[in-house]
Amino acid sequence: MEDLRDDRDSWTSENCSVARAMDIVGSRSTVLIMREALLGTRRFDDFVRRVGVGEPAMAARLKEMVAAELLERIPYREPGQRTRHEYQLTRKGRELLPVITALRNWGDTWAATDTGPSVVATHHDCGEPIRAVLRCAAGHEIADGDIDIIAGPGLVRRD
Amino acid sequence: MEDLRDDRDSWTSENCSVARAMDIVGSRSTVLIMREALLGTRRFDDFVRRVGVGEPAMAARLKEMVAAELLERIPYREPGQRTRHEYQLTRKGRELLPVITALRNWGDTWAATDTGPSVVATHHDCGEPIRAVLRCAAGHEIADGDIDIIAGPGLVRRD
DNA sequence: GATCTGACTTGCGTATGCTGAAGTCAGCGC
DNA sequence: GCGCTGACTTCAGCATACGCAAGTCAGATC
Repeated sequence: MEDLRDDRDSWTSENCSVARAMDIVGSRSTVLIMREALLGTRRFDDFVRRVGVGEPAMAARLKEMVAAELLERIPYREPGQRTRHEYQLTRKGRELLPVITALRNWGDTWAATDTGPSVVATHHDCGEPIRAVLRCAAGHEIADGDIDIIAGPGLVRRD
Repeated sequence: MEDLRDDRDSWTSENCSVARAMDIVGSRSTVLIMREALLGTRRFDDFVRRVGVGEPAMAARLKEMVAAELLERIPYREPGQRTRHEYQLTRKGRELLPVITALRNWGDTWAATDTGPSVVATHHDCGEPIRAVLRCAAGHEIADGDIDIIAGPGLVRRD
């Protein structure tokens, strides 16, 4: 099985999942909104306050994210209040958790303040801290350098 | 052990590792350069061609990334050529692999084309595909919802 | 010493993102 | 039917990011 890194110019990066993912979640504010959504935030003004971006920017981002199906705009009603809308994570949005977790792990290690991390995600059952790690489908943990890059069905080769 | 999501307004998001990570690797082109660097690309014109951004943007990004210590600018010399510089990943940069992998996994699933993924990372020893997954320090795999968010030493509480 | 090439830099025009301040709008409580 | 409030929208104005085209520069080759 040929490793694609050995002849990087024989194939192109059009049809790259990383690039398409970045087109959807590539901006700082989108990621911070996802951080908050994964922490349970659902209402417009909470997002504005907790993420620290202005209302116009927030309205634009949320609209984009609903269009991208990361969030769903759902009507709700508290007793004695009128109907409002909240932004709930879709499955597509919730599955960004490994990305946000990997980013938080990296930030804790490489962009830390001297006070240490502000929050830690722990396993509910055992209390141990959670990290994003690389694992293969056979269950092996992957060390740096144990990786091959092989062609998928969507690879675009150059002649 | 209190879950911080239960009273989200009792603490702030200043000192957030996700935000600091995004300040460093938050732009689309930075991520795509990291993708290429992790695939082995090291030279300026290869980055330009493979990432698909213009030379001015690439020069600016690479300079930033060297300043951020994701890459190191190293002189090298091919026989019969003059001395040039290449951009090598630092440890700090290499450790972004879980982030890029998580992003690629997500893109493969949620932003796929009908042709399927272009490349697949596999475990060198067993050939099985690699994914970024969540795991706790005790080795348990984390399912959605098995997570607590607890205070770290750097948490900033609101009075 | 003229030429070539890889690695940039400079200049310009466009597009996107964000902020702050102010305005709108839909209901519900009164 | 008036006011209040949460959830936005509208309107400048500024800052970055990017693309394209052209220019520069250092050092090996000839």
